[in-house]
Amino acid sequence: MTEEHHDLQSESCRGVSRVLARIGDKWSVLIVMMLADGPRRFNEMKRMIDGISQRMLTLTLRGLERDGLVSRTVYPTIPPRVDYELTPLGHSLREPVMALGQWAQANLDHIADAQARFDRRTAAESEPAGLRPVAY
Amino acid sequence: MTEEHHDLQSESCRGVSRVLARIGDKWSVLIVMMLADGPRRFNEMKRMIDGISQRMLTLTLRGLERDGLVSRTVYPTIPPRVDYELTPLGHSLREPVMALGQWAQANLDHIADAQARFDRRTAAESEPAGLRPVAY
DNA sequence: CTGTATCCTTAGAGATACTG
DNA sequence: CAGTATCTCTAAGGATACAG
Repeated sequence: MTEEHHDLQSESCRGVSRVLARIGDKWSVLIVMMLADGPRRFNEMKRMIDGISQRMLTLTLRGLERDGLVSRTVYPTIPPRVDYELTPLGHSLREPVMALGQWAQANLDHIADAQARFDRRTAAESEPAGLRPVAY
Repeated sequence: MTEEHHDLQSESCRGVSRVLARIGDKWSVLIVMMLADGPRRFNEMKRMIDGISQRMLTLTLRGLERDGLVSRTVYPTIPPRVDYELTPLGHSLREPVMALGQWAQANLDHIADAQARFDRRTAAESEPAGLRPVAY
């Protein structure tokens, strides 16, 4: 960069967008966080996450594996056993993600308030004729 | 928390998921970053972002406004002028987001490599019969 | 200039059944 | 147990036209 001009399309902004496209989906962060303190098996994760479908667990894990955030180890036993574990890269991602989590924690109420105020404001706009409630 | 047990469904993890659902979409982070150094007008942003549709710019800005991250100021002139600006809350979000951005910057190559290796590995699996390339 | 409204096409995601 | 294969539904997002 030769100037103060922040080019939104290149460099770091592209990077954030790409990472967000990866971990911004419905399950990735949950999975990364779950693997924080050690390897887990497939069905173990499926039970822990509550609401995730087998399909989405597979797809999400494949995606994370492809990006090098998670490693997959197959034990050729019967019945088969597969362990998923965070790679060093995956672990390193936890820091910025947890920073975001703490921001979320700290501001959840603030955001809820803002939403409530916004909704009241916009509701008021669609009913600008005095303060009376609509009486059918 | 009374124990070492990390409940994935409650507390901070819920928070991260909700924030990610908000800023994890295609445009929000880009917009927050663009507003970093001051207010911008609607069309100004539309030109800067490249590829965003008028519809999505409106929707994304409404979402950010609803959550209290962005403020919207209308100047009732002709032609109309509307300024969007980060609220203090919006500014505070920039820190964890930029942390994520720096992680992305630092690991883009690493990730690209992992993807390439993964793709080669999986391509190899679907063609396990020797090393010869498929010759039509 | 700053939006809405509408239509349309995909990508995300759940449910279910089946396989090694 | 750990997946894959389909089918289906919905929501996200783009294109375009119109309005204040």
